[in-house]
Amino acid sequence: MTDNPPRTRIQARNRATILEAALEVFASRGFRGATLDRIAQTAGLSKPNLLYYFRSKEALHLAILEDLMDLWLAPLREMDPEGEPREEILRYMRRKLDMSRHHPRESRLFANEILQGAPRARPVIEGELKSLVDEKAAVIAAWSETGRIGPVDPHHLIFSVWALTQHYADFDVQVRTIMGGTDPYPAAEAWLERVMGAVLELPRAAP
Amino acid sequence: MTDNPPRTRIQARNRATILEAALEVFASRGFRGATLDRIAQTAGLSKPNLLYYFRSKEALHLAILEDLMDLWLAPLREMDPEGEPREEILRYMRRKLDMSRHHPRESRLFANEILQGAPRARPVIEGELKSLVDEKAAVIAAWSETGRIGPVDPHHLIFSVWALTQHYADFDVQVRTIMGGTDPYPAAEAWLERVMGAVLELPRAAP
DNA sequence: CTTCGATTTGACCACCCGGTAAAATTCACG
DNA sequence: CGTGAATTTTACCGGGTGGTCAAATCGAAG
Repeated sequence: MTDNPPRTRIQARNRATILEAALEVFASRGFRGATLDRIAQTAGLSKPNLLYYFRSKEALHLAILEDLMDLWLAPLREMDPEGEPREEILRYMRRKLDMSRHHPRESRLFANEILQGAPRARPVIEGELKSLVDEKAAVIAAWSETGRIGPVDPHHLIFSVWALTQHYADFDVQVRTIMGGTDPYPAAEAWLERVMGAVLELPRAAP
Repeated sequence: MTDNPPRTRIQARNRATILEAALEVFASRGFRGATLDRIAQTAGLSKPNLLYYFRSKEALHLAILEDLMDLWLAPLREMDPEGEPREEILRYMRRKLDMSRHHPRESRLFANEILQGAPRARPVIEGELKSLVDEKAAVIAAWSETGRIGPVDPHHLIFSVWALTQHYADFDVQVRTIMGGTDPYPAAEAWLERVMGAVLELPRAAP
């Protein structure tokens, strides 16, 4: 069946293979653009065999989304309220940029989902994601209010980190076309450090 | 036929109605998720009648893309090499944010297209868009090198403007969920001015 | 009011896609 | 090996989708 804990090694292997193939296909074609045939083919299985492991296309997509959440939220989770504020935020940004670099499919899958109005991810966004963001926004607000970083809008600061980093995964084609095919990440990392650094700077003393 | 210049007023009116409906549907469901039936229904026409004005789904999507390009590139086009650098860049950012606010469907249509690897927009990106970006990047580079703004990477600065502003249209659902339903744009505008201002600032003199 | 091209419609089709049923095969274990 | 459960395959649907076609209707110019 499609029970959560895989009972046999065959099930463990095949579920993993399918999830990998589905990530690939969902990320590159979107939910409606992806076909079970193509996912099955990518996974090296027949379509009915795929449906033996996942009840439906919906269920498969949902399973991926669940698997992804931990990976996706890890960088923000790791932001330490006890750490040095500027370093914590820069580190968060770097971790998110690494995510774009090393997990672009996950980023695009998410982007696809949100773009369509989050028909399947809405519960996760309203629950887990929102509460984590609110929690960390409070941390950032405290840092800002005690003058350890410049004055920032915590929520919009987080949005900015998302936007700036995920852009390199989601709009990869555009970025690479404009950059002429060279790997954009080294320059992107230096640039984003520069941007975040400037934003977190304490205000210049009035002359 | 599907000739470019509409011959009759009926043609002009119906083509416009169809393009409007198609923008709505393509933006909210993606290319493959959109159906001709739904577009026709939204436009108040029958499907064969729609296909009387546009040869195919592809052709319709392409027509929208072409129509969109001017609107889409206008803010960057308006960036004036003779203007005051800081003001020009801030103005560009504001115009792009207005685009997200007032034309979110256009933004999402583009995002969808790029996410899927730009199967239909590639020529436009490689041509018109790239050359415009390169041209304006050179302008920004000159401003930076003559010390009229802080040291910036022109291409990545432009990417950042895109990322930061389009995020509010493309990830609207997520943003509004986290912000609790209040209009995010006023705060976003203030925040982005703050961010861009900080980035363009000339470096603090070494003590 | 006629006429002819422009527009609209209804009927239709071939294909694709998600999903099912049941038989066939493979696997683990005694 | 034998056996029952787990896995895989073959054959098949029903609905939806992009697109066609010929007939019907409309509209403007004479």
